[in-house]
Amino acid sequence: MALDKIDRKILTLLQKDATMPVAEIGRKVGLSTTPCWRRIQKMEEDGVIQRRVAVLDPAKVNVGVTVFVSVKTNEHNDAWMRKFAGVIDEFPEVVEFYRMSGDVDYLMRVVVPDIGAYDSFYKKLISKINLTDVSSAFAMGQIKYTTALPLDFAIVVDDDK
Amino acid sequence: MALDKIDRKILTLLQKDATMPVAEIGRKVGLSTTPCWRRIQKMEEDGVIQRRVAVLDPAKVNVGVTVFVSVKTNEHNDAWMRKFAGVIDEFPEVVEFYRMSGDVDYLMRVVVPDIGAYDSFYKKLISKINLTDVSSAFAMGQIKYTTALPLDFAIVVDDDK
DNA sequence: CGCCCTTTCGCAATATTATTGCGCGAATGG
DNA sequence: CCATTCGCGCAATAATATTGCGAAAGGGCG
Repeated sequence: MALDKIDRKILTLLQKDATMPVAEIGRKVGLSTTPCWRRIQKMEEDGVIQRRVAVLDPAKVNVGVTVFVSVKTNEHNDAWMRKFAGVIDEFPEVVEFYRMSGDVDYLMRVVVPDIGAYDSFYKKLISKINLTDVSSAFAMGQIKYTTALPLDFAIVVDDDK
Repeated sequence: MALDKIDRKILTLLQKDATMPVAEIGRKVGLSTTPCWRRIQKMEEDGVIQRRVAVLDPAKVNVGVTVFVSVKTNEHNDAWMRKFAGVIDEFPEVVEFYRMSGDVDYLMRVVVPDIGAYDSFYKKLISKINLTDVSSAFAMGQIKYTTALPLDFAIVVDDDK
């Protein structure tokens, strides 16, 4: 499952633009289309490439506001966590959800059109599950957002090239 | 730029899987391929669909650890913000970056292989720009992560269907 | 109520791109 | 040094995207 320099180049390109024809990718990484295509296939089978998706403009679909919601709880067991996760899954406005170490127990990123919609979300949320301590932080602006992961840390065998 | 029910169905599908053939999308939304294709084109031109990307498995590219970094600063001017943004842009391990209201001024999400790599990142960061107060929170696990935005809030004209 | 205009549709033809089969040469390992 | 394996690239085939064009549906206006 190790990736060589060419694989990483391919991934870099696909993370930017997944519509690029394999032939063009091949040209950019110095490979003909067939081996390039086979590498991509393999990385999909291996699960390195999970999927290809369309990325929308948040403002254009009216969810220009991001809110980070921190949750503290007394319930520190697995069953409760699963329940919480299940509840969150039902909310499409929660786009990220993490279990945290330290001060807060959970952190989620929520996207909504405005403060009012966030309040609706908040009320719906606390009606579905009992939360001890919830704190909301509003983003005034998104300065950077990328789905592209850094490849500098990827496992490598062959790095002479 | 308003979206009707069919448009939203198309977007829902494309947010899940951007490789789906237009013909199949058309079938699922009750349209033949041509009008379906034209709708997709239009949404791309309008910028509703920003781009299509490959989503990688963080663990498979060795960035399984997420850290949220909160920054407080005394510099509350636009020039400094731009400089900060410029610095952050250079770090591929910072995948999200927000200007916040309230307690903290900036919040970023950083992906790294492990704590050690985070420490390296941290040192590099503070060497490039002077930050008053930095606080790091480690995610123990990613419970939910999606690039799909909710479409329930999108502007609609024709919603009889 | 009917007509015209605008919009959106769908079929069929064409162009692009993905995918497969096959043979070649380089690297590997004994 | 030989044999095996691996990755490459060409050329053929299959799938999909894209375009041209005419037909149907909706909407405003006489």
